Amino acid sequence: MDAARKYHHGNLKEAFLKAARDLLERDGLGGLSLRKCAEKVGVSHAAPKNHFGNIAGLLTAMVTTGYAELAVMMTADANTNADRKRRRDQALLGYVAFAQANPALYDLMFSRDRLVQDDPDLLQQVRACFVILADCSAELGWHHGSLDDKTGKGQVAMWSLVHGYAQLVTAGRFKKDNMKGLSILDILPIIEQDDQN
Amino acid sequence: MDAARKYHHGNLKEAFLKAARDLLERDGLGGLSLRKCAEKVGVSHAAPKNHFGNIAGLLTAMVTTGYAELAVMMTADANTNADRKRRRDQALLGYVAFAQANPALYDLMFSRDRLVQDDPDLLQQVRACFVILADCSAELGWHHGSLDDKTGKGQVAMWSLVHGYAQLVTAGRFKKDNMKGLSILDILPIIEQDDQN
DNA sequence: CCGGAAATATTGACACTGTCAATATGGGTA
DNA sequence: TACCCATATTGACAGTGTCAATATTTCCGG
Repeated sequence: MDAARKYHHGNLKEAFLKAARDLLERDGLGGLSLRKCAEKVGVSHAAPKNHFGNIAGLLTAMVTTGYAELAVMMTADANTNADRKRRRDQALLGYVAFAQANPALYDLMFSRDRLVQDDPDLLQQVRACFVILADCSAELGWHHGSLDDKTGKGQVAMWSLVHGYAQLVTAGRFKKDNMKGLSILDILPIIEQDDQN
Repeated sequence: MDAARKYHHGNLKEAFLKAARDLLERDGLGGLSLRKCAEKVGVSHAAPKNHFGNIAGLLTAMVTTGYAELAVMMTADANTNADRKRRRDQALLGYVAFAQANPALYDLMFSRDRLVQDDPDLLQQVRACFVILADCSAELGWHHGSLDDKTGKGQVAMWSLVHGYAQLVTAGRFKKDNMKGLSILDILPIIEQDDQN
């Protein structure tokens, strides 16, 4: 069966995802409900059940598309044969840009309660994003010679830094004057090796 | 009026906070409701209104106590005249330990939807925690001589790193074998200056 | 072409939620 | 004692997710 072909309404699944996305960014997670989505799309209140099962299924599907878009944002300018440093910077800037453009969705993407955590599609998209980040951190060295990237420290540090920065920025936690002008690239040099690049 | 003195029930406010805290960590944010709290405490379903106004008020009050506990966890072993490096390590370990001991509450503490963001008590406790973290990051230098801590880079980097690490750890995002054994102190050296300590 | 089967959507119902107005109850105090 | 006000209860309402039963449309084999 072709998912893009029309049954009664058309591809209601994508229509629901779009409506949910709009409601999420407009009214926040509290303003998002299955019934509002159904009304927005123009179908009955129980229509989502066939496509998503329950609201966790809808949120999970929406978050999955979010990770896909995040991966695109991180690799948008990577088609050119730019040097590795530029590609890494672009990935981090893209990561933060995505979070700032979709703050409510980004929050939901790291929620523990509302999602189906073991959804295969979700796990696949999450892994794809983390592979991109892992490649970035693999290019980084350590100024302490005793540290070895094979331990995973580089990946853990990179994910922690960029995720924490994105979450705190979108939450408005950096409001002091000396912090407002900073970007992820300003604090990135602290995990660069002295003699690299 | 003494808040600790009994009116009809006793200090119902603290009883509600305790009940809400229990429900939150037991059943997650989705399993927490005003009516369940009221039933758990043994009062009517509308009793919380007098003390918290609405559910956002209850969650905000609970989160505020969370930040107070976080500050305690970060400074628990600081009464001794330990050296600065040890106090800093203890603060970071305490921070992560708090997040791991109260994962659902920690998530809620960084939620944008459900809280009264401009609550004075909340802001005060948040600032107290961030002051402690700022002191930690102020002790850190930069291996790039051109960087200056007065820019706020150190504070931004420290908060981003420890918050991102805490959130990702409690979310179970570090599952690969080479990552499971790492702690915040393992990845901390990357923001230490070469010639420090 | 057509008739059953399966996918898709609707209707109605239910328990649960937060919130509010109206009312009741009790303690502090003059 | 008598009043006032903080505190708590009751009852109601709109909104929510979810489910069973039913209806409608599409698909596919004969």
